Amino acid sequence: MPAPRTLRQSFYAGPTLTVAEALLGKVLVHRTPAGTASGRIVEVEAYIGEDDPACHAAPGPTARNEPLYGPPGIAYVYLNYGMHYLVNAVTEPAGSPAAVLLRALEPLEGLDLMRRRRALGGRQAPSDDDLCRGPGNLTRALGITLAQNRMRLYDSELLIQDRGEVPKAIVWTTRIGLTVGVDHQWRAYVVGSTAVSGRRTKNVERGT
DNA sequence: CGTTCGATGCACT
DNA sequence: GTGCATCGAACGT
Repeated sequence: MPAPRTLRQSFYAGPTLTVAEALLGKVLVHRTPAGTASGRIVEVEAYIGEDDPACHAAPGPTARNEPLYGPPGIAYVYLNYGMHYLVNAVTEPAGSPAAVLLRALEPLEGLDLMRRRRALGGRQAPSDDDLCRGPGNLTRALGITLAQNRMRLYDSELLIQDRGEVPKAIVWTTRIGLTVGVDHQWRAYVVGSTAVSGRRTKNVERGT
């Protein structure tokens, strides 16, 4: 296996769908005083521009969505449903608001740290496959909160690395959990990964 | 196995 | 006041 190489800022500057697909197989790493936790990205969704009604940029620039309008390679973290943090990688040049939502990881390092974080609040720690399954769960497992909002994914405690692994097969489907913008097939995942969110039996694997 | 529904905080109208 | 880029417990089949 090649040495881990942190993705450079230029990686994120391209078209969002291209970056989204390229992120599958890469490794999200969060280094904290409590330890390092990481996982292989196996599911993503693209949110592209003010014309995408599901994108946070749809209402135009606001205080919350400002990172989307900034330079690529920045983490955009926000609180969803009052209790879950969701993490995105900002894409495309500054002024073009778009990002890739990270929806699921296959845990690689810091499994015990992930279990402890997921078990907070008197819950029982889930199985390894479920530790980072779902966008709210992976941020919980990696300890990602608003404190990581706006961090540089190419130069900070929160990184994405290329470890030389390329998914054998990926699939594009409609995005999950939306009431608008349902027409776009902007969700991509690695075929066969047990960490992909959604009902396992409903992850129908059609050809690309 | 499946579906429904409450929790919970804040950005935005 | 309304509506979320969610999760998991509770309940029905």
